[in-house]
Amino acid sequence: MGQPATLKKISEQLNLSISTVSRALKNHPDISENTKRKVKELAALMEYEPNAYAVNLRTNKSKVFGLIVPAISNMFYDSFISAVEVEARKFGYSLMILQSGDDPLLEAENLKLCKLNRVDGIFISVAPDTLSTQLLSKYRESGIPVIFFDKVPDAINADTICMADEEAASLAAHTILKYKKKHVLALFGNADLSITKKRKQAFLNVIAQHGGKIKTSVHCCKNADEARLATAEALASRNRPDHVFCMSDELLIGAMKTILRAGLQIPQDISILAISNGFIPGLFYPEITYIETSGFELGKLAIKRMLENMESITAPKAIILPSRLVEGGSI
Amino acid sequence: MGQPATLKKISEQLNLSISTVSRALKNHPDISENTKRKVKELAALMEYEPNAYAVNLRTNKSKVFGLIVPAISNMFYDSFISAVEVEARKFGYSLMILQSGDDPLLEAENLKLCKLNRVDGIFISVAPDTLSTQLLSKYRESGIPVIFFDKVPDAINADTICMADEEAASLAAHTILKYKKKHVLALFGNADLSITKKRKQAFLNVIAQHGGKIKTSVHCCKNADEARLATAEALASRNRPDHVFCMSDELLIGAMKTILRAGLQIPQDISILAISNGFIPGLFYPEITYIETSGFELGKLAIKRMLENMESITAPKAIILPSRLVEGGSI
DNA sequence: ATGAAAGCGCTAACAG
DNA sequence: CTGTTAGCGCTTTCAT
Repeated sequence: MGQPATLKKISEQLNLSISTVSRALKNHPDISENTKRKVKELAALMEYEPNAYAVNLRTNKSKVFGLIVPAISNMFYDSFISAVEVEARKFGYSLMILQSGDDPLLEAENLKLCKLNRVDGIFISVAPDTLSTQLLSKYRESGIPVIFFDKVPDAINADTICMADEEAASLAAHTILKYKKKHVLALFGNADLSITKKRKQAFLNVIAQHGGKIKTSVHCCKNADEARLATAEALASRNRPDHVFCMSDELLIGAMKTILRAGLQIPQDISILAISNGFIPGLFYPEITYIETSGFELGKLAIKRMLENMESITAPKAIILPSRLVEGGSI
Repeated sequence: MGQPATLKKISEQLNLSISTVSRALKNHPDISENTKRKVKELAALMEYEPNAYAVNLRTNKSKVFGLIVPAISNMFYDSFISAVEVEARKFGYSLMILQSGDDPLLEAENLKLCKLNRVDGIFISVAPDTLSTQLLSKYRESGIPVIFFDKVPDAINADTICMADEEAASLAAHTILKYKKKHVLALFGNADLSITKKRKQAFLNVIAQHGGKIKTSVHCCKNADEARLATAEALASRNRPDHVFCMSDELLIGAMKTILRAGLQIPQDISILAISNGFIPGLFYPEITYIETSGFELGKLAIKRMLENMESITAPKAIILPSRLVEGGSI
């Protein structure tokens, strides 16, 4: 391969100036068709590729987006990332992906990395105790669009893209009521997260409005194992629930462990409803009925909004992705 | 934030030359402690960050690795990526992640992107009909280390990091023999991939050596759905298998769909063994017994090897991650 | 239609 | 200990 081709080398070979070569390669109207052809041929032959760093240094555009998530290996984020990557590519952008591990310090460090690499925009799902909201508004002010997704700081005036948390949870509650369940075991996630609060409140509101005909046992579980135990406890009690609701895949996994172990028939012995992107629900038989929250769709919306911002920064917008019921056979 | 600080601005404020400022910031021994202090203070105040593009243009080092996988949202790759990201960060490297979607053309395009962005090294799991092996050896020759992982082109003299494919498959076969199964439905992946060839051959070798007491039906399935159908067909035949072996999670998912639908008891009616990282097997009850292949561990090995290459390029090495049997209750 | 020249921000000889 | 200079590869204004 020798040394990579540069404009200079091409220009020397052709006895042209660097600028002419540059223009020819860009189809500048000033350049004659003849020279364009010659230049392009030689460029192809020499496998010329513009040096992104020189371009960026000159233009102050990197054609790279930063994307910060708590963790890549997570059923939700990986589909989000996947979607963003595919769409970004169509417009010539690449992705620099960083993990914060839910650590505010790491998150701040990631943000610095983004700045260092002069990313053209940032997608971020913030850590629980984020320190970075100030930093992020600075970026925004200095012309780097920031799109918050999924986990969004409270009360922020910025572009945000979220699932319809309340809507999903009330849809879940309504669905459960429709099927005339008597006793629901409702499993929610980490009680400190705003997503948990929102979903729980919306869910319980609907149940409460319906009057007292349905009994509800609520648990907040930090992980799959706690969900497994909570379910086991509920099944062992004299007043066994006839339905389990799980606000996330993780909880569903835990609950299913117990239910399968107990040898219960779904939905005859116990029915199930989850909020999920559909992957885990599809693994079981019958497939679990779920309220869809698609990282993929969210990703598409996020990149769309980002590209709008690339054109011109407009007033911040809070976008909410509606959710829908996907019927499996678990209820 | 105004305009970002530069060496020039700092030097003007302090009436020093740009180079002195540059050196001071780097703790160059030539510079007096006094100036160092002054420079550093002002730099901090002005929130100076070196412009990565200028640095890269100068030094021809980007501190970025390219990572190309068929798909990010894949149980195996996401844990691999996660591991690489965490380790790379410790050494000041970031990751540019690209998806090939198993499309050789996209893969080649991704490689170009890597080149364009002057990545310092490339991790790649190649697409089935990769066109890129030549391109990749060129990169290697021109000083960009390439680490192949998981899916590796046949007969290549390069750094490769793989699961112990043969070992895992023969371990699987031995396990199945140990349990005295009579008729095995063996599901393998895309027949064009070397990983499939290796696993299939090793598996069948062990079976063959054992003599003819066990019947084996072999299928190559391109995806979960084909595995589902192949399993359904096998279950419907007069000569129903008493065991299913799946060389990957995807096939396991397909096979399990059919088995659960048929209402078969595991392991009484039919037993199961898979090669997996353990996530999917853990979702079922009884948990599926599997031969472990950890993306996380593989990732750690890959980045370790890459960093060795950053020091100095040495002779290519084929690294193999040993596998082990994890007992569930499915056999 | 083409060229010359300046400069993006930084590093690294070389020269004092 | 500090400054001067050249140049990485490219874009872009201003000439011609």
